[in-house]
Formats: sequence, structure tokens, C-alpha cells
Amino acid sequence: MSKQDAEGQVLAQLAEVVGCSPLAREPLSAEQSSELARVFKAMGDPVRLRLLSLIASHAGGEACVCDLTDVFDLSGPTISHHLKVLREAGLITGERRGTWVYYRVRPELLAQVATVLEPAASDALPVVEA
Amino acid sequence: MSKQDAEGQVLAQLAEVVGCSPLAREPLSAEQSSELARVFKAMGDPVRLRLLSLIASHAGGEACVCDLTDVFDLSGPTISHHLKVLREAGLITGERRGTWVYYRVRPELLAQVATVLEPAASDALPVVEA
DNA sequence: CCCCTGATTCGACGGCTGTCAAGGTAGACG
DNA sequence: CGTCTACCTTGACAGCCGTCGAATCAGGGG
Repeated sequence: MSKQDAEGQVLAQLAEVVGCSPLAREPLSAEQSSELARVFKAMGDPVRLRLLSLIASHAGGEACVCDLTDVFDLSGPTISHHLKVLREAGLITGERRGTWVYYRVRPELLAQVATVLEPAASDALPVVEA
Repeated sequence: MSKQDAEGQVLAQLAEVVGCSPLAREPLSAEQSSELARVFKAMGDPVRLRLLSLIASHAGGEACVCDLTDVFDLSGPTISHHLKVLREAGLITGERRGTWVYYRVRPELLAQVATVLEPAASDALPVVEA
């Protein structure tokens, strides 16, 4: 619950601070770049990035921790640590159902991040605008 | 020159390895996630992210190092270090013209990264398709 | 109630990273 | 040539980060 709130706040902060301002439109403020960097930092690890893709592409949009652990040559605690980092960055959410814990991605956050990146490409790739 | 080649190879590798495979479509391989993580890691620092936006949004699409250094309360070598990280990640390119060195972003790489992120959002936000 | 499994937290350790001061290189200008 | 400015490289150091083993927490059955 408090954990859920914290996750929600991360997303809300990102939405508020970053908004839809494209990277190439205007320079990021110190605050904006700190918020955004937190997300990129979380994605800046091969294991976490793979975890993210495993969860995102898993059937039903969610994956149990035990499914994820088997994929890597890493200890349980290490996987748990990486999942925590992703959670605290607002990229995924975790829910306990009985014995198992299921994780799913937050598509909204990924969409926001993509929005920040994309317009920079519009200088190179012509985009049809309304 | 060898430096330029190295930068080009990073981009080529990313293009080859990552391609246009969306995050939520299928799980990333260990190799793919390592390549992608390298880029996210480079963006996972507030200073570097801000440098990136400063360069991207600067008039003419390029910025001189001296323009960038003044923005931060950081020493010259530190800025130079961050620029090197961004360069080795394939996110920017540097060119010396006389006394000054000018940096500009690689929109292609940003576009590719955005492509990897975006399709995950299409599950949440309805998208109009042709 | 005790144990068994799944998952997280804790404590510790090695390696990586951001930072700076000092020194080095490249080009411009006399 | 000498020197000045712009930028980079090196070396060093503190702090962070990924990893593990051990301990701990949460449920589900005997």
C-alpha cells in the first residue's frame, strides 16, 4: 500500500516533471534530467532490461518471479534486487497472489519515455503531422 | 578516424542486434539486452541526459564544448568525460573545427531506442492503425 | 503446530563510476 | 618560435552498484 503509493508517485512525478517535452525541443532542467535519468539508470543494466522484456512479453502481461529466476545464472536475491530497482523506478508493479508474486510492466511510463526520445528523430525521419 | 569507426560500429551493432524488435513482443536475448543497456546506461546520468538535451536543442543541431561547460558546476575534465561516454554509446558525434569541438546527436539511435520502447505502450493506449 | 517452498531483506565484498587537480595536445595568433 | 585558449587524458579517491550467502518473512499443507 505505501509501497504502491510510492510507485504511483514516481509515475506522477515523471508525468508532471517531464510531461511531453521532447529531448530536442528544449534543454532539460536539472530536476527534469534527474527524474528521467532515474528511469534510464534502471534500464541501464542487461539483467534488468531482460527482466523487463520477459515480463512485458510474458503471456497475460505478467510473470511470476520463479519464471524469471530460471532464465538467469543469478541467485534469487539478486533477481529480487533488480526487480526492486525496476519497481522503484516505476517501470513495473508487483502483486502477491498466494505463494507467488507476479510482476507486470507499466506501459504508461514506457510511453512517456518514448515520447521524450522520439521527436529528436523527427529531424531525421520526416513525420506526417496533422 | 578509428574513433569515428568505433562510433559507427556501435550504431551498426545496435541496428543489427536490436533491429526493430519491440520490448513487449518477445524477450530480449542476453546479447541484445547488453547492447541496449549500454545506451540506457549512458543516458542514466542527470548530467549526461542534460548534455544530450542541450546538444539536441541547440541552434544548428550542434553545440561547442565551451557552451556546455558553462551550464554546470562541474570541472572541464568531468564534462569531457561525460561527452566521451555519450560518444562511445553512439549517442553523439564530435568534430573539431579549428580551436573548438562541436558535438551533435545521432537522431537515428534515439529513434531506434524509442522504437524498442513504444510498442509496449500500444497495449495501454489505443492506437489508430491503417 | 511444524515444516516446506517462494520471495525478500541484510551484511559484506569486489568492481565500476563520477569527480577533481595536474599535466598533455591541438590549433590560432603574433 | 612562444604563448594563449580550448579541449582531452591521466591518476587518484570516495561513493555507488551488482553479486552472493545467510537470515528472515509469507503462505500452504501435512
